[in-house]
Amino acid sequence: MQAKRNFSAKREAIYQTLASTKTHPTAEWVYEQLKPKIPDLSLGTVYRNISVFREMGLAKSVGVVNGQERFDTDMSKHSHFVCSKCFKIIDVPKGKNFVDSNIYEYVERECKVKIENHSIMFYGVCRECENVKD
Amino acid sequence: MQAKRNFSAKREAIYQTLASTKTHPTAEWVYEQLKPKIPDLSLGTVYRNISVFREMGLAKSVGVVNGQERFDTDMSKHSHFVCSKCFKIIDVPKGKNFVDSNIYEYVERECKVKIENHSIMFYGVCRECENVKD
DNA sequence: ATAACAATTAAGAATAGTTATCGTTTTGAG
DNA sequence: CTCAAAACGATAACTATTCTTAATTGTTAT
Repeated sequence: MQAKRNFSAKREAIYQTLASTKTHPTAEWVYEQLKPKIPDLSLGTVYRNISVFREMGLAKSVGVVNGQERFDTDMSKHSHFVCSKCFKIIDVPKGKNFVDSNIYEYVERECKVKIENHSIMFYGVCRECENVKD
Repeated sequence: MQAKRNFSAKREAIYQTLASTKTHPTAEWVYEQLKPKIPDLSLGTVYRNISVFREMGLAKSVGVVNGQERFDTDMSKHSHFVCSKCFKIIDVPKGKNFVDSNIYEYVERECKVKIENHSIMFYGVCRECENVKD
């Protein structure tokens, strides 16, 4: 009778690594972090387990940036900023209503659709990249 | 000294095809549309020219949906709805302010970044898919 | 313990989308 | 028309991701 999950060692390690950062990493980054500690880990296992986490509602995709999918274990509704130069993704703190409450209604009526959720992405340049000459 | 653009026949055809639809097509879709009319067209040419259009500011990427990049020649600021079942992308009519005017300021301060633009994506199910049993 | 069965895994092959290369052809300015 | 630059087709290369298979590990019942 355990309400808690009981992951295999590797699955647990993959989840912990994914959850340990706010950088919204790629599958490959997770793989590279763990490979030294778990030499017999394969990239396919990382991909497969991230899919498992997604199905379980423990992780989600933040989108494809520069050709690679980025993941997040923070399942709360929040927006992201993407730096166009270094492709860093930064969480936008909650605490402000970004879209008016009647927007869903408006879009559903105009587009004749049923909206389940939405995402806002801000694009620009982060502070570090701003201070770098090209 | 010509202010007007003077595309090659193929480039023009690719642009026209891309611009002829509001479905936000993939490169492959454009290729399939033109292939019967232009049998010696290659998919690489479509990709190459879409890149050219992007550099010229004549087209942009709407994002990667179901693993394929989707393009749009409507360069005006507008949002999109993506159907999670059929991956149709629908333009959201402008005419409503989706984000409060002071949002940029807030995000720039909180995230310490410089925002250049943003995009809002709505996800859900379109009317056609809603009426289909799984 | 052990047998039976299920879940997880590694490895790498396979796939799919996209980009790069490289001779060849087309284009258009002079 | 001439000729260099631009664009092209074909295909190889590349990258991210998924799939397959067989082996390993974990679990449960006996």
